[in-house]
Amino acid sequence: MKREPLSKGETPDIAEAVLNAGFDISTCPVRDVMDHIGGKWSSLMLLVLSTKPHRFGELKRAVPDISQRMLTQTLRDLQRDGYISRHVFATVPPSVEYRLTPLGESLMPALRALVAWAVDNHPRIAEARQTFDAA
Amino acid sequence: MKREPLSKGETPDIAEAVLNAGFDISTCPVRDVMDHIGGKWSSLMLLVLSTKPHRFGELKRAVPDISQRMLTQTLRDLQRDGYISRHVFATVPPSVEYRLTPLGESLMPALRALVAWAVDNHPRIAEARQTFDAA
DNA sequence: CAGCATCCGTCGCGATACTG
DNA sequence: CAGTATCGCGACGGATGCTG
Repeated sequence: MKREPLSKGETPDIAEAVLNAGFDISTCPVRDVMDHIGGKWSSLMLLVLSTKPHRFGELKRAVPDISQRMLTQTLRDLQRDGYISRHVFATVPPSVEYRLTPLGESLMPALRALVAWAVDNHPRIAEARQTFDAA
Repeated sequence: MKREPLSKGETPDIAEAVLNAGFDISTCPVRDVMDHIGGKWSSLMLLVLSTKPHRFGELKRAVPDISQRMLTQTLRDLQRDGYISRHVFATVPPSVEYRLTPLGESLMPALRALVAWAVDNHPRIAEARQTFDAA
């Protein structure tokens, strides 16, 4: 999900609301992060890679319902943002290993916290959704 | 971003990787949560509402660059998932107040943790991106 | 094995106009 | 004030086929 830089116009209320939340409205790092780990496969990739380095084929087998296209693209995006690193071994046949960078590692606690919350509360969400749709 | 339920097929590696991360692969609450708070405006709405209840117009003024359509839709989605509640006051002119539910409140710590991480690290991400694009 | 290239459908999101 | 309805674009993402 590509997004434009936030408008830098006057935003009196948000300035207060969001500064309380602890970030600068003009650059909004939250969106910057959310946009990328919010993709369909990104967070899953990070979680898988957080256990140990994986090769391309291993990742494909680990997440069977991802297409090759999306696997490549997701890995590229994560690499571009510095979450993971890519190591090519000039063997025959060639092999490529992906692993979390220190930056990627540093994200994991917050990500795991979100995972934990999701696990704990997704029954409540499902229930809320059902109630809402019934009405 | 609509997503199908995860495949329930055999996923030996992910089963291990992801169970370590602490969630069930067959339902994957992470995606369920990420898909919705990963939207362009959702997290921002939650952050704004976490400071205090807001009326529709206040939210629009708080986030000037959101379209009316997306504001309504985002609020509906968050309400549907039980994050926020909607209170109509039959005054003239009519007014509607939105506020976080206890469920929504319970999400905030994890969300704020992610925000904090984003604030701390988005310079590193920007740098990584620049380095990557240069090559 | 680890990819890149191409075609193509779906949907998130914005702009605009209208209503109780 | 607080919405709903309609239109259109572009990004996301799946399927298939080709390469070093």
